[in-house]
Amino acid sequence: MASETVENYLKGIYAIEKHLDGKGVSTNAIAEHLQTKASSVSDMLKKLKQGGLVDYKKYHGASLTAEGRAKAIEIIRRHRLWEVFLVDKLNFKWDEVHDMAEQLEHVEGKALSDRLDAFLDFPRFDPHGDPIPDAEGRIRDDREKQALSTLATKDRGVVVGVLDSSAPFLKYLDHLKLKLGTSLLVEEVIDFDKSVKILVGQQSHSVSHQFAKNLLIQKEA
Amino acid sequence: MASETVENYLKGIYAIEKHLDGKGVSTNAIAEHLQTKASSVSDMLKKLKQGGLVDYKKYHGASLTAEGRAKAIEIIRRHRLWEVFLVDKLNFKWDEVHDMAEQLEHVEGKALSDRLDAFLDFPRFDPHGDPIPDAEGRIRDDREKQALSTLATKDRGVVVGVLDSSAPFLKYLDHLKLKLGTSLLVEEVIDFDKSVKILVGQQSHSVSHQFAKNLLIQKEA
DNA sequence: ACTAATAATTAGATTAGTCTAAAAATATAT
DNA sequence: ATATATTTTTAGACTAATCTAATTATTAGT
Repeated sequence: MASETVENYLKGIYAIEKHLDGKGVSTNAIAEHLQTKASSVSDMLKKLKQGGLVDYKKYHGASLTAEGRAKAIEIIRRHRLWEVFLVDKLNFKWDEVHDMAEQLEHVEGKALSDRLDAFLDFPRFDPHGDPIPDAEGRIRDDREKQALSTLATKDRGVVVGVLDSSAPFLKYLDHLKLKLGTSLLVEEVIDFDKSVKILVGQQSHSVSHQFAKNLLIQKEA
Repeated sequence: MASETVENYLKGIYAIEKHLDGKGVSTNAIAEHLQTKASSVSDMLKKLKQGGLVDYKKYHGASLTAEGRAKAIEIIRRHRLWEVFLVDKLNFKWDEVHDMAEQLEHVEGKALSDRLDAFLDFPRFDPHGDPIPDAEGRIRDDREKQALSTLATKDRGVVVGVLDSSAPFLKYLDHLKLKLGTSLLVEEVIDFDKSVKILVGQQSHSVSHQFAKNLLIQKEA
């Protein structure tokens, strides 16, 4: 009960659970997230329940058990550590690492993730600003982050993460000279379409609401 | 046509081909090497032939095509590079890395192995002394290596590799203070059972013929 | 509360890889 | 050269994961 497929289901369910508080995750939500069919999900949920990794009542969604959640977090830990490795050590760009990390996260090995963690000097965040669970599965993220779309005119802040880590979005950020740690100022929020005018360095850009919703900012005083 | 299973078959066939010159590799030999059944091998050979990775005539064994061989060498390259990474960077011991490398070798990624190669400073040999194919698949190994079992009394040499990289053998080498680069002197070859008395540093050990056959030495003048 | 719409599950088929047991081809021995 | 032994292949079944199509539950609307 720890195939690559099972690991991907656990990771998916974990991701969906985070956005929903408490409630069970629906079959359709899982199917959509994993780009598969609801019938496949139904089958798998039965197996995951059988394996003690989710609580599941037919027609009423699923939620991770403590064991299932621990496994999910371990996968996420591995994924993010490998991303740091690929970017920091192998010099890949932040839009190139997802698929490789997606494979590397499934490599099992006594102590592999812990040694990698130490080798990388216990990074707290991955290249997209997501927090890296520690060896005990604790996720400590004390940053007060919010989407750019929630800021107001004259607000100032620092880029600390992204909600969309697809290559196109990341490449667009590169193009705007935005990366983790970059400071920006909200010059204006356009009422009509909620687009935002931001100042990055000397350059001023207008970005869509869609864009602004996916960029995480830590506001400065 | 590049699943993990297919990759393992190619690697296995490549390994067997090296010991046989020219001739096709038998179904049974592959089955034994991969710890599977001959019937499974028959099925797979059909698919590999279909995919253009092996030449295969029913009942007459198989051999890699140029494409199949190139794929096999790429897998071996990845395996050995990851082993160097695990030992040199993550401080695993040489007897701990095989299973992890066995998984890591299947991770695909544009440029992954080449970047890893560069990061590791283009190592020529892995932790067990096996040569690492370069980015073009060339295997350059100009060392004049031979099994300890082929040396004679008074011969002197340096450990440059192992034919058996199982954990028990490697641990035994550790115990004898033998690692890559260690010098040794053949004090005596016992006629009766072909066991060998070797001097390592100040210590003298008697090792079996079985042992001696698996330790590769570069003879010194 | 009852019907319509939506969501979830089951039934049955498919694919990759494996296995056992039986059949067919090749190799060996006298 | 023929019988025997060995090797290899095929036939048929199994598992994990998937899919489509059909069925059954739940939810929402009036």
